[in-house]
Amino acid sequence: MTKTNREDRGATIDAQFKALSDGTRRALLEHLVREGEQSVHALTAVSGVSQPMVSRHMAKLKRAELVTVRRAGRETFYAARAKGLAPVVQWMAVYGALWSQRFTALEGIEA
Amino acid sequence: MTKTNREDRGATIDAQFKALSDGTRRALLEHLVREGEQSVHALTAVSGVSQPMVSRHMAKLKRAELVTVRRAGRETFYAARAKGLAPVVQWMAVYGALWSQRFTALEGIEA
DNA sequence: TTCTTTCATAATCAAATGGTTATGGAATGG
DNA sequence: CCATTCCATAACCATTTGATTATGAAAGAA
Repeated sequence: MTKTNREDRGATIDAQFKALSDGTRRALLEHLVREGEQSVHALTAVSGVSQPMVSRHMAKLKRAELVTVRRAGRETFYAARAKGLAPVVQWMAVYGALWSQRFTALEGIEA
Repeated sequence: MTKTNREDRGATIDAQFKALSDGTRRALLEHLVREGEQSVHALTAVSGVSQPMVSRHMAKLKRAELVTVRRAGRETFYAARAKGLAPVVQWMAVYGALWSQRFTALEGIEA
């Protein structure tokens, strides 16, 4: 009864880990999680890198389905995507459970 | 008293995400988790890549503190390291929690 | 309309990365 | 002693990647 199909999950797991493997991208994502939806302009001000780089980082996060996009006029707002971490959490649940129990309490596993 | 200072953790989290961002490395790690301690020779037979590549992948996993090494004669045995995933789990716990917290009220909105 | 703001894309570059083959050092076995 | 097995490192190559500046489209302001 879950909405996410297997192929989708398998395909995105690599993209997600790759997306999360860069510090700048994680910082951007963390900012979105903490502060909520943000424009590229706002993200640029915070990120310490150029605006084009922010655009490219966000594009990668979007491909990894970790953020959603909302365009309003000339602005583009990005937000952390609900359940975006599910594939990674899933992987952790399967392969990480042997190493650490703590995170099994995390929600979003839905399997 | 120096269990895990913040810099250490910050450095490790990046190394860990990077280590996990490669499919071959994840496969090797998954194999260790499922089958237990394995020699480089055995890992090479399973990995589909050359022996030197396995050595390099394992070195990276070791730097990320995701595996431990045990040398016995001319063989080198690697094993998934207990609590190795802790930093990543920590990150997931912190941001995953904020994540779901932020979105619990918005279920069903995403397209 | 004209100027300005916001953003994405293209061109470019240096560095990192994943892969290979070649090599050499230690153990093990004849 | 000599050959073999196991592993790590070096040398090398192609691709990816993080970053920059330059450019242009589109929306808003004047």
